Amino acid sequence: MRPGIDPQQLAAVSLFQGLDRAALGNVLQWAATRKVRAGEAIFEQADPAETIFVMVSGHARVAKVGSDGEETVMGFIGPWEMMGCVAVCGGTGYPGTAAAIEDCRLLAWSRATIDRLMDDHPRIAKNALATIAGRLQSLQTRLHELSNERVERRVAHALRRLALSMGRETETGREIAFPISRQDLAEMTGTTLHTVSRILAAWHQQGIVESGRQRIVVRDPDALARIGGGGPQGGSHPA
Amino acid sequence: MRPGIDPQQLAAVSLFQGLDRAALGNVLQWAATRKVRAGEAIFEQADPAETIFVMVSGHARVAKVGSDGEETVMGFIGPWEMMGCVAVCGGTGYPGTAAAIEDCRLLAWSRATIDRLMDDHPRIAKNALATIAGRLQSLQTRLHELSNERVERRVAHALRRLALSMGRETETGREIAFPISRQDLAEMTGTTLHTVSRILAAWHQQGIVESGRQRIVVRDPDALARIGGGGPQGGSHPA
DNA sequence: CGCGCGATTGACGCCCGTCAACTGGGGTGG
DNA sequence: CCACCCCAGTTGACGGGCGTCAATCGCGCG
Repeated sequence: MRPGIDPQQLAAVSLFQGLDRAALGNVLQWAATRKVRAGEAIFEQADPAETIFVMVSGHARVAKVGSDGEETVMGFIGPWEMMGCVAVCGGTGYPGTAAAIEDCRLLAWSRATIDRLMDDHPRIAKNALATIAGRLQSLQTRLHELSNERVERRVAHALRRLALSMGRETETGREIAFPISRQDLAEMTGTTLHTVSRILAAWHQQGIVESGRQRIVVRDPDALARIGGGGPQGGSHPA
Repeated sequence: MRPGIDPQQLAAVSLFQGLDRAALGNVLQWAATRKVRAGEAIFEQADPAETIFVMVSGHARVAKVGSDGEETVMGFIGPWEMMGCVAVCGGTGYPGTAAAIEDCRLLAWSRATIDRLMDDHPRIAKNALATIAGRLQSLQTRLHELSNERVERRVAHALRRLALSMGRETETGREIAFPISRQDLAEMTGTTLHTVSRILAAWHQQGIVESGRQRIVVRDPDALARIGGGGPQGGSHPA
């Protein structure tokens, strides 16, 4: 058994949902552990995908870089979330680069090990299918938003989802549980850090958010849900 | 056996790749056939996903509609391509509405049947995983493009991919093999039909495309690949 | 031949990307 | 312990890309 990790904790990982204690113990036995310091890469875009990771503690940022160096943030990974599963299952390279935001502890399984675990525990294969399907649907939603909504609304939705899924409750509101910059938020929503900065400043005046260096606290998530939905998008002509 | 369909043809479907003749026959025996007239819906967004479809002949358009009625085209489906696989595997509702562009013939399997077929032929489950993973990666690419590229380049890429994957060779170039409007192209790329129309007009002058009512012929796919990559995106200040 | 839907084209101006300059706070080295 | 520095953030000015409105055209079908 791995030091400091209880097999039961693995039940929180979507890939291992519904497995019994013995199976979880088996899964954990085949895991390697890995530590990564803040700022270092966990895997690089286009590397052949040989390893699936589960975050134990810390947070990572997964981003795709284009030919010009522009980055698109595909998502953030928190404790008991998975990385690399799509690439390993699909037999391709990693779709982006994962970098540790804070010091991270990870569990890692090789592709061969995962294949064997899937054979021994068919439930894992079904979980993989459901997990990937869910991720695909949320990507479709993101695509739709990016196509049809204004910047402010996109940022509002992205921030709200972050606060709900990766927020920690504080006395003033839900705080994003890891250091996140304006640039990160911009790369999630297809805009620039300048625009994000202006938007956050406006929200601050309205008392919706509190924010500082790499820190955002959402005071009123419901207000975020309503933003940008007020009027029709077009307001060009006077009469 | 279904009239007019050879089991071997199913080998062209990604879900059934690598199955032997007997297995393909088995798969085909469990299929229902369905015909849909041009313009009719094959499934509706948010309906519980109970059926997987394979297109035999014709083309369909899968689109997600938002609360305001704006649509985003998720993709087009041609012969021997699959629809509904993600929703059925993920146990959710269909992510969009599929409508027949032309008269279509389809094969259909219920969720229960697919589950059983997956148990009998594990290869199908692996194929499903690989197919969904591939689709997810192409969605990630689309998201990246939508975030970082200008309209003209996005349209160029979308049109090029359509011409390559669903084009038919003619004497003047590759023609998109089904009726497609400016609006469709706009909803694929997050822009408006007006902008698409202007872009196609410009390309026509350069001899890159030929186009008419619901018809587009790409004369020079390579030119499309180069479009918009020329200069830096920012050209605002004089000195 | 008439009707309707898809396409075209011009005018206008807003959203937001781009450039530029400045501020401030926290970590590091002396 | 202080000073420096660098990185993240802020804010103003500017203008271009493209969304929006409006009007007209024309192919194809009934």
